[in-house]
Amino acid sequence: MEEKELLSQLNDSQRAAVEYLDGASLVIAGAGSGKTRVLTYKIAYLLMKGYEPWDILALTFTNKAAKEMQSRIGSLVGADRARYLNMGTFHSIFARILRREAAHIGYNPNFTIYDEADSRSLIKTIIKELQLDDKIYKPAGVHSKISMAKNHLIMPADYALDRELISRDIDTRQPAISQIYTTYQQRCQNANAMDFDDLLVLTYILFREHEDVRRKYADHFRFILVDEYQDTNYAQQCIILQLTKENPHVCVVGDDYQSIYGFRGANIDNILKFSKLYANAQLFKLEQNYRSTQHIVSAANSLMKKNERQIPKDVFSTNAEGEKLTLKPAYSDKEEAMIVCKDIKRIMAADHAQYCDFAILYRTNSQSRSFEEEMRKQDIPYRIFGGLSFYQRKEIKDIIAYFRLIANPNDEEAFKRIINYPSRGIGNTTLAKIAEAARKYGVSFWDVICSPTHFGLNVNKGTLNKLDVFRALITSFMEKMPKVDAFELGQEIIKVSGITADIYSSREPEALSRQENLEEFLSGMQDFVEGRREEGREDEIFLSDFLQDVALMSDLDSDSNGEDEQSRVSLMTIHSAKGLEFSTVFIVGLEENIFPSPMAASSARELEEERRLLYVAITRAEKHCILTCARNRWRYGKMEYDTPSRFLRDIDPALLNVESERGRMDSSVDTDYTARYSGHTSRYSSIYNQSKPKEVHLTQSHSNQNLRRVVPSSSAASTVSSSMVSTNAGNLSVGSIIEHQRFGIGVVQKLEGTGENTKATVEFKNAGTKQLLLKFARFSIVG
DNA sequence: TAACACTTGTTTTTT
DNA sequence: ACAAGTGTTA
Repeated sequence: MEEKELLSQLNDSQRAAVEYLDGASLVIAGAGSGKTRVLTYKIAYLLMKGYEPWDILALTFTNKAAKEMQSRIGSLVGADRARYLNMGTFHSIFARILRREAAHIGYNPNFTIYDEADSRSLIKTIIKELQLDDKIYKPAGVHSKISMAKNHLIMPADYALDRELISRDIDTRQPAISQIYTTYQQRCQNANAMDFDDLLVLTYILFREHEDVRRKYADHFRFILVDEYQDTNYAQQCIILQLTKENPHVCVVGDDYQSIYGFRGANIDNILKFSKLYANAQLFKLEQNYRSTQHIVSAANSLMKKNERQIPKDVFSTNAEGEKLTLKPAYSDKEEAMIVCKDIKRIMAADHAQYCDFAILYRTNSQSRSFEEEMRKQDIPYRIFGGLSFYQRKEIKDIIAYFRLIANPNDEEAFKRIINYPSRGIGNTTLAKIAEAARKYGVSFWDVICSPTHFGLNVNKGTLNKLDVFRALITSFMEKMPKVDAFELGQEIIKVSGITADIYSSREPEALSRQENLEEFLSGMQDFVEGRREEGREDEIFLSDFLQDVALMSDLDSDSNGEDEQSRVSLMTIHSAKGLEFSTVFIVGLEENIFPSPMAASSARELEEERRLLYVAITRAEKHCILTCARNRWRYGKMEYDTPSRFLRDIDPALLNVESERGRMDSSVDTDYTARYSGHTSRYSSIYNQSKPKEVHLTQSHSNQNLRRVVPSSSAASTVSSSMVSTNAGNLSVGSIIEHQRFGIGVVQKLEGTGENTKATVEFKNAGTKQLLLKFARFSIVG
């Protein structure tokens, strides 16, 4: 594409933002104003202006956003150029840099990335070791304090000296936080492990302590772009500044209205004060919304008038006026789901829409249940995003722990996880002794079991022997690692360690789906192996790289674009809906104590963030935006009663229809729903007091069980792959034409082995010749 | 050490 | 309601 043509596809303000390359710039992009378009076009424009793809660093909030943007740029400038862009999340890009520069900061390149669960588990152990009251010190709470400190680049030593923090900890009766933090950090380093926040903090320290390294990267990244800047934290801001201080070749894009990650340390001030940080920063505002109808945009604007802290802007739409927002109050969570399902069917018929045009957005993941249940009942296909991700399932975490220990034997959390899984008779007593010896000598658990006598491990002969068997097992895996590929090793691990035996002998109903999940995991691993082989990057830290991808991957990122994924209703939290758009959006559970969350209702600042969250939700909608609330809701095992959300009153009443519970549309003049709802004498309460809680409860739990068994939620892919295998593997012969999920069309050249272990050599049209294990390969037979 | 019953808190969002 | 954690027994 020509430069001229490229620019002609943008409106005036978009074009101005794209063309400005002289210094720092801040693009305030209202919802639906073509923010991604500006970013992608700007990168394409840079490439036309003589920048090379590897000169450009583009940081996004999710892996998915990075992937999408990369493919969009690919279609503008060609995929072969786009693939060399440095594009990814802060966390993944910096993890890569840290691996390369690990030696400078006292780590090995094969460091582990601790996830939230690992961090909490470690903190829990520390709390116990320090003999602190675990009623007062909750691992999650402690970790969030540590995390906040890290996001502000406050190191343990700084923390101990920070009077404000210390006095705050004393107020919450947790004076030992500082000590826990110090220990935690030490233990992470001893284990050669970093938590999510360390990926930022240590990058910052790396650049601060090693000017030559900083210089190298500052020169290397000739242009830096940051997406979703409103969700960056202080540490991220500082790193960007480190890379751009001599040469402010940086463009940040964001929308303060959509800053919704304050709880995670994101600082809305970053965007509000960008111009103070970069003296001559240019400000561009994108205010035309191309996504939504006028009514939706106006309603969203009216809501935001209630917030104080913001960059004033005037988002407008020239689309059709559209219909007003509609509030549909329900008696119960169950009826709320019924109302939504009914509306989906109604709008589908009226608009000739597909299921994928609909999204149901909620504040908390737990709200998905009633909808799942109702949609199953009504045969409406749906897909749930978020929640327990594939990689957080027990069986997956177990196999990953094996790999982690192989890649980094000092990884204590992995060690603890698998030392007795599958059961090998090494219990807590023994583990405690190992821990004690490890502390005493300042070595890792692994070191202790490698030379137990040397570290004075006081256990009986039998236990000693069991430990040595485990050591030998892991050692044998480590020795195999460089020789066989990771996928083969994975197969060996599950077989030799006894995981297979454990799972296959289990008679629990979930055992089958666990088997499938393991297969799915190994198959994903094979894809990764093959992908790497193509790129000729099969180096020693290969395994660490794979584990890193897995650790930084959220469920949202695993793109399931299978045919049947195409037409499903999406269910997700508002947070995960950021950046997406749907023709029809249902925002459900608009009640006090849910939305705003009771955790946030105490401070004005947090309340404003909740309001922005509703703004984000509303602006996901293109044509229809339907709000619901329920009078009664089944929560914490009992029925709860809540009034409609205060935010409903923040929306201009002229833009909000309120439907009566009877299903008749009241005129929009009726804004008295709040009062009506809080009254206890109304005719509705009598209906509700005919106590059906028990019934409700029974149906709920019953169908939930069915649901679990039939659909291993969100991993539809695993069901697909296993069914394909069983039907296809037998029919395959030399000469068959297959379509592989990853490699495309290919012809079978050779078949080796029998039954489940058949290996096929396939020559692919576009991907060359590959060997596939039929058991795991994802393909279908075409001819 | 492992299996079981009983108690407890949990529900805000996620890289 | 549920999962995770605790304590009791074999």
